[in-house]
Amino acid sequence: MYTIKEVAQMMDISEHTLRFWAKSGFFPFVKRNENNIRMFSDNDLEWVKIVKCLRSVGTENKLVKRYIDLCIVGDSTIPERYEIIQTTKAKAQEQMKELTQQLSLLDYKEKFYQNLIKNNLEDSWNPMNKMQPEDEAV
Amino acid sequence: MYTIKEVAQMMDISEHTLRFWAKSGFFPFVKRNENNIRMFSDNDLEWVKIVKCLRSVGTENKLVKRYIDLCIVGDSTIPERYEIIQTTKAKAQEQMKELTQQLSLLDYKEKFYQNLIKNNLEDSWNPMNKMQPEDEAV
DNA sequence: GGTTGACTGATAGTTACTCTCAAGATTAAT
DNA sequence: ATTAATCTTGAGAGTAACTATCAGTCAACC
Repeated sequence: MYTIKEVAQMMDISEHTLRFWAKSGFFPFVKRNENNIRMFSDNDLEWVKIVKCLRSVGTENKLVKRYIDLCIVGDSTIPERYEIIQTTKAKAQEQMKELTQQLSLLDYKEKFYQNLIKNNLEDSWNPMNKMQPEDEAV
Repeated sequence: MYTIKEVAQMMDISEHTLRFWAKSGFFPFVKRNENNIRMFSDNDLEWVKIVKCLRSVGTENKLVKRYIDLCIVGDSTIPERYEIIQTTKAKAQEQMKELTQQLSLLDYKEKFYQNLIKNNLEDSWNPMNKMQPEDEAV
């Protein structure tokens, strides 16, 4: 059993956020000890993990809550839960594509600056005026 | 030359966000026409692109502004700009790793639900109690 | 027995949008 | 020529999701 602090360290999520999530109803299953302290079981960590997963892909908190609530209801909600997972996965794949593109732009920029520094070249940018994307583009 | 609406469509960013970015000083170079309407040149789009890139990786607005300002100053700021790009790239790579992991979890979940639906299996989850991660884990 | 440290809930503050709206200009239709 | 529809603008309010601050509780150690 883990305290909120331990969970925060293990899952790399701030205590604040975990409490915020708890207050948002994301962990209705986490028990408290005799001092009203939240004690997370190993199994609870799996729930934290899925919440983190959904959130990290940008699923809004309202939908995360919906998913949790559906799990509690039971079998009859499997189709809706499946749909949520599918939608989330599609979104994640979209993000992957976007991220790949942005990475290649960053890579280009990195090399551009490396060249500029290595060769002690001029930064061919005339403020507000005739900057050329292929020369500098920022 | 493009209006803010056209830029919004081309770059897949809302007009609202573009105005917000403009107000934040991200586009100090964009000219206005005689009616005070912003007119983006093709070159300006390159700037929008790099702002979008930085933001999509989670670079905070303050740093984006810093980067833009450095570009305006000129050559002497190349090392700091290079550093910003490097840091951003490293962050993007980190995100890529994270996203890959989350995708594999989502993939697992997807298959899990597919099985559940295909075989009309029971959802072996006893609310608040003995849920097993490997059986359901949400 | 007093201080330390972890926990609690309540509440205020922050970031980055996101939306609403009134005012001014342009085009299209009456 | 006037009206209506459409677009743009800035100002400002609203929202989501944290993030930080604070006062208060409680067990544990010196």
